[in-house]
Amino acid sequence: MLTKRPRGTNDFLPEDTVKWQYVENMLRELCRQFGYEELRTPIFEETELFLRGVGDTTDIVQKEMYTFEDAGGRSVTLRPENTASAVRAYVENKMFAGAQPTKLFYIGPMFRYERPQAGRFRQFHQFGIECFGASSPAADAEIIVLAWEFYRRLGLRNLELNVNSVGCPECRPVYRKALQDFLRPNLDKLCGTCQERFEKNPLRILDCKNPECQHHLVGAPTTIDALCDDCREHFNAVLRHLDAVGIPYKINEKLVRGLDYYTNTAFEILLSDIGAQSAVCGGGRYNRLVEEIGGKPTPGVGFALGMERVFNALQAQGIELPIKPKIDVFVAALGAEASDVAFRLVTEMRRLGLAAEHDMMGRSLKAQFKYADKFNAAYTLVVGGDELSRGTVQLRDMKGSEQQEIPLDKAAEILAAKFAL
RNA sequence: GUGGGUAUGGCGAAGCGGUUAACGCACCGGAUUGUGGCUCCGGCACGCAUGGGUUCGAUCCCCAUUACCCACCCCA
Repeated sequence: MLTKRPRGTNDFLPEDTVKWQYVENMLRELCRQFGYEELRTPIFEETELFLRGVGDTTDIVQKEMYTFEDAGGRSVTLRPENTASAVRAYVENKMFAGAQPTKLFYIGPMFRYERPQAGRFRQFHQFGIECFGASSPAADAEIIVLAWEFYRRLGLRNLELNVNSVGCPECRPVYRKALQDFLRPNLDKLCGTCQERFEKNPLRILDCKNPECQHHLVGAPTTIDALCDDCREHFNAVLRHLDAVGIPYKINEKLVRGLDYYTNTAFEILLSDIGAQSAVCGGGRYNRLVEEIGGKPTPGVGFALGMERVFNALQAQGIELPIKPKIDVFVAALGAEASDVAFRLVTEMRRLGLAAEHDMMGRSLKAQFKYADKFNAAYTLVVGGDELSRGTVQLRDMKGSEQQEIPLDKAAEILAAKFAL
């Protein structure tokens, strides 16, 4: 099928891309205000980067990666997320040598081989930020504030922020063992995947959706109870910062992120009214990742949010984005000579910054007006034989229907003035 | 990887065994000579995802295939 796009991918048409551009511009301005600068990494990386960075026990690595061998025999993989690449770029480009922290954002396509459904695609788009070098809880809080502020500016409602702490290399092994000890007597009653997780990644059992597994978790020790003093203080400080700026949260001690690199803070922002894929944003702290990938021990925090899910949510909540009209001024022409004038006029107005359009389909004057009206042109100029002989054009205000005759050679600047250009 | 649902013009959607496949939207054109939004008129599927089968006859029944959607798993 030549005329069929690959499964799980989307064509974004002009009616969509105007919205994407609006949201992207909002994100860029938000990042400027928060001090995050754009990083662009390759769409594909050496496969090994994701094996190490994302974690080889994760579903992403085990079954969702687009991996192939290139003509040089290297195994490369389409990026399933951007954090591993950001860390790689941070180390490779020695960004640690500058003033810290290094605050970066990215936006672009990611690839995961999954069965598509509402809010989930094989090529999807993420916006995310990473902050390297700062171990302060203020960094954890800052990224959460940025995410929250983004959704607030869009006007989205019913957002729920869940936070948790999964501890550090000191206290996590202790907790891990405590959880295993708690579950061991009922190990054979857990679901198959949880039995596998028991040794490799027991924390993942906490957020298993299986009711039977959840039943056997009742009374289980929580990650928060097991935190060491430093981690507890860090977690409390993050919460204090959130309190200080009025961001509501829910402590969810079963929140464990699906990527292996997280330490301490983990958080998720959920939005219930967009179907089953309700996580619109997820992130946390990853103090061991830079080291894992071969850099010097460097703390980091970050999050990613799904762009498609943002638009899902906007639609579900009936939020209209303020998109500029497609046409400011339409120039209607009668006859060949007038068409030539219209072309010059349109060009002149475009050079002054207006969105100007004229007919290239040989439409009747009436049809030209219909066209201008359809795209909400604020004004229409009419160029006809009579006007040409007088060196004028008709200026029609499409809202009030008032019309006046103005000099042709002043038309462009008169229109530009109306738009305060 | 597993389960469920749906496939009719650019979009939405009737028809559910029988002469010319409703209707709405969109698009294009027109309603006296050069002017939009409202109204009216006209145009726009030789075909009902594809391939088989049942039948005198199928868009309507059966089977298969494919695609899309939704859900599980997991995640953004």
